[in-house]
Amino acid sequence: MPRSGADLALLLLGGFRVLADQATNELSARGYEDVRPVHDFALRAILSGADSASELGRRLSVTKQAAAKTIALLEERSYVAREPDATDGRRIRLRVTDHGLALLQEGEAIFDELHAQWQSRVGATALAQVEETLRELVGPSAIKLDAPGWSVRDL
Amino acid sequence: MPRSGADLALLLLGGFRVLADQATNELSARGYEDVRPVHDFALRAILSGADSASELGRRLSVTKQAAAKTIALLEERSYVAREPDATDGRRIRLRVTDHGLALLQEGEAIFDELHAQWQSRVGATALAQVEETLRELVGPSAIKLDAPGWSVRDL
DNA sequence: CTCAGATAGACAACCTTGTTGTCGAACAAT
DNA sequence: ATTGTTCGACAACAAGGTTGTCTATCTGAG
Repeated sequence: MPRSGADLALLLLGGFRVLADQATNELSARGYEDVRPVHDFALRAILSGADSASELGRRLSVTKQAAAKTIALLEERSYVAREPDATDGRRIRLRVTDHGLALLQEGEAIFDELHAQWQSRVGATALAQVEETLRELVGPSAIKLDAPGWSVRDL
Repeated sequence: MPRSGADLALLLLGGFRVLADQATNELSARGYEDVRPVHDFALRAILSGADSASELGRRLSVTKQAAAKTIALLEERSYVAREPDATDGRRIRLRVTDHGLALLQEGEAIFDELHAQWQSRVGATALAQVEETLRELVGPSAIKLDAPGWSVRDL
């Protein structure tokens, strides 16, 4: 088996996909059939203050148009509501509905369960080391990933 | 910051994206402006025996149509050549060109450099533990590289 | 040898998640 | 009041995936 540097990238992607796929399946099994982790993350961003399309776009490092599409989908499925802003005629404020809050709770529970499963497979210590190392490696960079045309040589 | 189970998924995705983005930038800087890691991985699969569209699709866990699109792109950029099979009139065999081989070499070198950078940041031992743990968790069934279209820069 | 079934690849239509570019309406500030 | 910025909307498009359908070709059972 080739131990090339690319293996690490594949392992990271594979790990994410395993978690995301299982979470999606679990959400589907619990009645949230047309939702994926990306929607969960968008809801969390809205809940934590990104209550307009433009702001959500900035928060997720995508264009406001892309954010608006996600919002349209979330609204169509009743996870968020859009209400005109009384003090700013341009803005349409976003509010996470009860349905959306329930989804967030469910998603968090599922990720916690998956986390616990992984702990039981490789041990809490090993998994904590993985998290700690990754946090050190990607934590600072992930925050800096704000620009869409991101070009950095992070040495 | 909540240490929820979802953090692990974000760390894995973030790690992949950091590596993939840097690799893409480096490839671009070295003259391969029109490729991304997914093309590198596809080339590698072709080189290791997936020398037809259908087989490549199976190898990458995507439909043969999706594989054909990737192949069309790789052919357009002269990384692979398509040649009719003498013994099977249906098949069109894939061959990685010299240009493709050069890209593969460059890609491998870049990933190795990134790997070395990470080693120097957190230590070879810690990074090896990350790889070992992930390999155990993700297993051999991990070579599915579809669209990393997830934009999940949460906080 | 023949013919039913499997396989390879092509084509078309569509989905998803992004991107630019443009626009009118509403705000802000000089 | 005019100029500039921001918000949200609309349109066009790209990349990468999906189904579904089609022809040509191979293969194996009778």
